[in-house]
Amino acid sequence: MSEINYYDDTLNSKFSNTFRTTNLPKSVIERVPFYINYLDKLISENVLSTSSKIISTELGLGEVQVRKDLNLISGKGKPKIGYNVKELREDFRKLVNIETTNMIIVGAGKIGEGLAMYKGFNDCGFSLVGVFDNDINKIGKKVCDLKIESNDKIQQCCYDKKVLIGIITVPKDKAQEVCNMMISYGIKGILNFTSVKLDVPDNISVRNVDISSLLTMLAIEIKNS
Amino acid sequence: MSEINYYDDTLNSKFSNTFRTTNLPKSVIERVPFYINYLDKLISENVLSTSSKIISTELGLGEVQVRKDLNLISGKGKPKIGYNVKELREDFRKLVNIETTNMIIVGAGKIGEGLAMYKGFNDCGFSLVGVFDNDINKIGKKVCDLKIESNDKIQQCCYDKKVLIGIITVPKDKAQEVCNMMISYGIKGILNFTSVKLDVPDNISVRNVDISSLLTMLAIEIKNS
DNA sequence: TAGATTGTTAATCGATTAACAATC
DNA sequence: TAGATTGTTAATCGATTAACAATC
Repeated sequence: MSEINYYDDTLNSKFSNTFRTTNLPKSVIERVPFYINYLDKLISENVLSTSSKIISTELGLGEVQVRKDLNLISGKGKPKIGYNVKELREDFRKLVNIETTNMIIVGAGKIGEGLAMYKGFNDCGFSLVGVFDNDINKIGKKVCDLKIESNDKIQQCCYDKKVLIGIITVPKDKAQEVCNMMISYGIKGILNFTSVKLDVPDNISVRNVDISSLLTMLAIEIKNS
Repeated sequence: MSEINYYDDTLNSKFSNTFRTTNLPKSVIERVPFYINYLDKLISENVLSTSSKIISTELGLGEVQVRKDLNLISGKGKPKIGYNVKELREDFRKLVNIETTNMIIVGAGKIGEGLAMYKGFNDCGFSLVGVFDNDINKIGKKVCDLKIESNDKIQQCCYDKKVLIGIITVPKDKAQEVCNMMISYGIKGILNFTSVKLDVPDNISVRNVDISSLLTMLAIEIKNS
């Protein structure tokens, strides 16, 4: 019932070099980065194959859970053998990549600038193509190879570069406004560094990274342990 | 069965100015910052009382869910009336605060420095008391009122200031090592900005904020929508 | 009073885990 | 073959939602 049949059983099912995905549950999506990270480590160590068991102990997850996740995402495991590392990594790549995903940052405060200077995401298929802020003192200033531009340039940039992801690092009273702007310019995913619970349509994804909120959660856990 | 009785029914139960908490489920903990944020907004607008219904529509949560959460955390709701905003806020404060929680940052790269300069968490009862890095070019440099110190000063700082939270912003191959160090110096909660899945004992809380991972999750959701 | 709001008990839903049948 | 690994079906667990009884 809750299982979806990803094959068309009525025809010549199991064409095996097609990977399968539709609407991965949110819980699975949150484990994907750990799998990718681990597979990249194996590749850098020239390990050729792995198994659900190995991955589960290495990542501290349930063995059946890993088996189900990998089956959902790749489905190319072989009994008695396991998974080919490169093949599995490739299926994860297909899951994530559209091509390189262009991003912008709106809000060039301390956090925004710190993020802009951070290079880590280039390795993962993301490219920062614009940094925006309305503060006159910041406009024109260079962050890495990008010049900070005023917010009225956001629209142009989004259209020209087909920007899909927007990072919001403005003060919280401007967050919803910037969010609406991003959505109207075609952005589909938002990384929200403010404490505001953004109001967005169903087809827009939001991930919140509010440092104060995370610290609050840690404090609660610390206190009750 | 899954409900715990927070009162001692055998005695003169319901001493009503005691707030109740023990082992809040993780799902509830993750909603706490939203409640706090909303309550602070009400206070700034001089709103005196509120109800589960209002909060649920305002935060986009289920009404019963809010009622259960508030009952668990405060339990001072009155039928036909709702909750007194200040009283409720106070119970949330008790839930979170031990007093001011001291924190350190290890790793003064772009992100670490950006975080160190960010002032937002001071308002929420957290205080940054140290920034550390082993890079000779960074040691001695000032970030806000703090001087960046070498990692061998971490221990002293943790002991002197009773540091409870550690923020890890080092390169990923040093993450576990720094984490172990923090734990051995008495830190109980870790905010991990690397992509490494940290291995910690049961009594230590970890929250991960890996930007690349979050972007990966967004990309998957965007692609399948 | 009737309506609004509370808290609780029971039902539902979704995700994880356990048990098992199949096999490069 | 026996043992290891796969994927799946069924059971369990936990969190959310629905229904309801109580009442500043």
